[in-house]
Amino acid sequence: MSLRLYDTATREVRDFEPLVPGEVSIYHCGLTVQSAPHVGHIRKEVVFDVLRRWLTWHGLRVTVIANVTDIDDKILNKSAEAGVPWFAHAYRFERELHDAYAALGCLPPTYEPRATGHVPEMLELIEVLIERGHAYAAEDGSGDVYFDVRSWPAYGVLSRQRIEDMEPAEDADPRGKRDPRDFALWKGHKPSEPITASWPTPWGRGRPGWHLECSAMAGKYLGDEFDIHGGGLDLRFPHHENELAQSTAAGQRFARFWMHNAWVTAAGEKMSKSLGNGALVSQVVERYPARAVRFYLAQPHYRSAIEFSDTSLDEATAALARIDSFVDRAVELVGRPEGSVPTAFVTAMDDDLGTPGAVAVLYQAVRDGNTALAAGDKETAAARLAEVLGMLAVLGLDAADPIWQHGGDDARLVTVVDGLVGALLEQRAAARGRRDFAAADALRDALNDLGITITDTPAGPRWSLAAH
RNA sequence: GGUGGAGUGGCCGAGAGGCGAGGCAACGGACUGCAAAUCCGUGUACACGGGUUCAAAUCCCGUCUCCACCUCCA
Repeated sequence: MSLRLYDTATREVRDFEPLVPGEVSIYHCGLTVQSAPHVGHIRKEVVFDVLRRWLTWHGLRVTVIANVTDIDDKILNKSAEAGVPWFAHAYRFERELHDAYAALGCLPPTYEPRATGHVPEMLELIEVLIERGHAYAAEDGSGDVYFDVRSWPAYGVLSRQRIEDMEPAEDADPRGKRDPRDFALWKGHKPSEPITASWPTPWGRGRPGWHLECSAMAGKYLGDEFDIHGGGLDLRFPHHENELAQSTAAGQRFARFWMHNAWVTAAGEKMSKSLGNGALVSQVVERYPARAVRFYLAQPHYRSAIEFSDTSLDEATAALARIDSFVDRAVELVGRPEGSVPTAFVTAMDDDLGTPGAVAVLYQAVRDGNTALAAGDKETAAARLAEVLGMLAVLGLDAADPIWQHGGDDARLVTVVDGLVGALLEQRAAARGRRDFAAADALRDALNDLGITITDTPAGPRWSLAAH
């Protein structure tokens, strides 16, 4: 296989060969469903969706597991503030997350396990870690269970930090810990928390620790070893370091590649819930076409930070509109061919998902296709169209894909508007026929003011909606 | 303090020793009644100071600035 991927663990781009020939297993950390997803969150979904589509293009059977963390401190706090049960709060934002996936054309994961549904698996893992001497129940009776960092010399390999250099958590309660850097596998129930947010264990009632749940779910659905573990770069430490420690200390091999996407910035700073600078997906999609938002997220390299701004979205919208315009005109002329993918695109994508280079190939095909259309060269136009459609499909941007068809009203509206605009265009044609250009231009201007762009072609006038 | 990343033309954004990725914008041209769309053309870009080399945005040394992780974070 020609694909090469960057592995955060080894810090190099290396050949990717799946563990099981013909199949790929991917785990990526989903969201803690504590609030509505913003553009930064959804970038991860788009990045791994493109990866998945590319692997599928390679003929591999892809299994994607993405967890939902539906219990944690913030969910408990926020739901208490809002006066709703914690599980209702979590479920509400889980649905919002799914809406955001769908809005941006991300295929649903193969399976999306919830933390609360995997308590037995977590307890099993804890038992193994205790048996092996890598975990211990807090001696202060809190019900917490900690991972013993000092017992695992490999701790720190993923983020290349030495334990001595790590800052211990300042506000962490050190009472029950042997070392301040030890992290919670399981959190004992506190009287202030709802009893529904706790499960019985040999160490008393409690709830899952964030790090442990991913180890337990990855192990359950993908086995002791799997191909790719993904997530945002900010999860590298401590979350992924801890996952790696837990699973390997329990005797598993765990992930073969670690892939981390960079963040989305706003005014140069990382978009994050805590900074409050996150642009909600639901709001962005109201201001820009959803496909343009996806295009904006998919075009830059996944390991580069990208700036979120109206300018960026405007550009993506304009660029995609040009691509769409070619597709529309070409399809009208030659029909819809089967998609194909040029070798230059394959080369770019195989090099650690080089989407910027791949998109450059896409633009080239559009330009060549436009030239062919202008020259009336149907054969070349059809060939370039096939390539453009093939590349758009890989990027999840094919406008004809059912993922972009939301509801049935739009199609009927288009028919109605097409009829109305068509009637006006007939009047304009009549005016032009008698060389009454003032009247003709007045009609065109009126349509322009409504956001309808008129384009005269050899086959007659066409109309399209301005991007926004 | 520790560990990483980044500074590229008006803007966005690739590349990582030698032929100026690509997009958006702008300007000129072709086409058009005029436009729009499309195509063609137009830019002495690589934070700063040294160094290595026939050749440096790319390698080395130093400096400055910004960002991130080490606490919940995609």
